[in-house]
Amino acid sequence: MTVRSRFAPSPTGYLHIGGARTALFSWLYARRYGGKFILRIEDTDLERSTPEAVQAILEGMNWLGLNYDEGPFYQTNRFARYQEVAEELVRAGKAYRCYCSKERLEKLREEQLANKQKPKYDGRCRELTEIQTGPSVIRFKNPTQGEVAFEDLVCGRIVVNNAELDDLILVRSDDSPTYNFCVVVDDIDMKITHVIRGTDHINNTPRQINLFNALVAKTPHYIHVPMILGEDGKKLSKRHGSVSVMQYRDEGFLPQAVLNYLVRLGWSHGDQEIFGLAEMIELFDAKNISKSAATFNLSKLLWINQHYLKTLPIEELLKQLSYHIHQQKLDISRGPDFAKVVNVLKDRVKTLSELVSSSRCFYENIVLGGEAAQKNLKPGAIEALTRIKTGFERITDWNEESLHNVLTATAEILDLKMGKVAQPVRIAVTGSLASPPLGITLELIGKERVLQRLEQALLYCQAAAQEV
RNA sequence: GUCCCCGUCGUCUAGAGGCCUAGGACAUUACCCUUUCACGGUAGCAACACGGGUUCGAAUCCCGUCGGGGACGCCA
Repeated sequence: MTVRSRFAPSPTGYLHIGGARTALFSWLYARRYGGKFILRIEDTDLERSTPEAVQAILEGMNWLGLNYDEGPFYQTNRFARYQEVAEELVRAGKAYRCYCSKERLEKLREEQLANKQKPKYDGRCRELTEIQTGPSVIRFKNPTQGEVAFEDLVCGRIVVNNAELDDLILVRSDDSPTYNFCVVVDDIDMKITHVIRGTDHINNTPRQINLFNALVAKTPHYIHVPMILGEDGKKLSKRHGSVSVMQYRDEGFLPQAVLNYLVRLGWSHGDQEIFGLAEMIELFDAKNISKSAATFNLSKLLWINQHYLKTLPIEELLKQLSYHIHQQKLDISRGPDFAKVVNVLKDRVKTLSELVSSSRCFYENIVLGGEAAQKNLKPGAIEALTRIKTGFERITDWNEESLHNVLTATAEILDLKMGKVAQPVRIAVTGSLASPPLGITLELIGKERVLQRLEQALLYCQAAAQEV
């Protein structure tokens, strides 16, 4: 049997982190067993589905690299099929028309809640024989006796009493089909073998199984993956702290890092933390999916992102970086080779966007100011800076080593600690307290710019002297 | 309220009756490295929700309590 798994989001918003994780697990499962991964857009909610959301989901999947073998299928294109199946069920006496008004249903619900009961449809139209007029829905005739049981590959055996279930609506009064119905029809038609979805769907599974039975179809295997909770411990949703995966791109995360973080949320392979895509596919096993919900933790994501920043080949980083260069409107055409800048910066940042903003001083003029300049570019620094500037002017072979030599020689002559000499220079040329080692920084910034900035710093020191 | 599920360091997790004075990772603390910031290295802090069983022996099995989450829509 070839595995056929699917990801079935509803396009009512962007692809968020929980959805992405479900998609990843489903994708991994198909890839692991050489099966097919199918994308299905569950857009039966005409009110809330939007084409923008569809695009956002597609974009998210694409960014993460979760490619699909079939689809995207749109449920709105299959309405005729659902209608046909619904009518078939009515004819077979497995479903029926219900004429109850929304008002009556609402009242019923309130009463049941007031009586501390589980709200359920009372089955008033279930045995209706005569055809009535007026708006109606089609309801499934759920078995009233016995129980439904299934073996979840993560949660184990789950048994629910049919008495807990009610007659769910298959087709609305406007003739549009509902979720629980479409999933089953589609999963049958698309020959889905493994349903991988969030645990929030576990309660729907028994009623869906009853539908499979009514349609005389074999049920798929179920893998319900635990929820991802927000930092507040509540279900992560669009309205609850969860952000679009695309926002992680914008904030400078690598897709590799997001995938790696996500795969470890609810799944493990011993103590291993780092998984490349190929490795995930090779090692993924439903047996190692955990049962309990996980809390999203940004600092670990940052750590993983940093890991990939440090270890990914420079070409790959450059590819990912181009988006941020564009976003931050950085012009790297005049200045050092960007790859060299990335090399010295990548060990000291956590995100791509941070890397780009840190590289600014290699390409653009800097403005001295703030506490860093005030504390370090004082009259006392004038002598060192002047000597260094003179020293730099004389350098014919502008490189890390010769620059470093000037720095150490100056510190020695003035009998100062290296830090005393280096910090003013650092601030003078980068405008910042933190930078890569000075030698390489100076080399990359280039002679012309360095001398110009030292001059600027000297002026700043002198201005400070005036004030005193 | 009813039903379903879950419960190991702050967080993600390892753990399938003795290997556990509970391991790893992130975060955090201290130190080392160091011209800054990082990186790296070393060490530290820190958990089996609670109570009963079962067993020679329980984080692991059973029951209860408590806690958390999810579901209960003409949403998906």
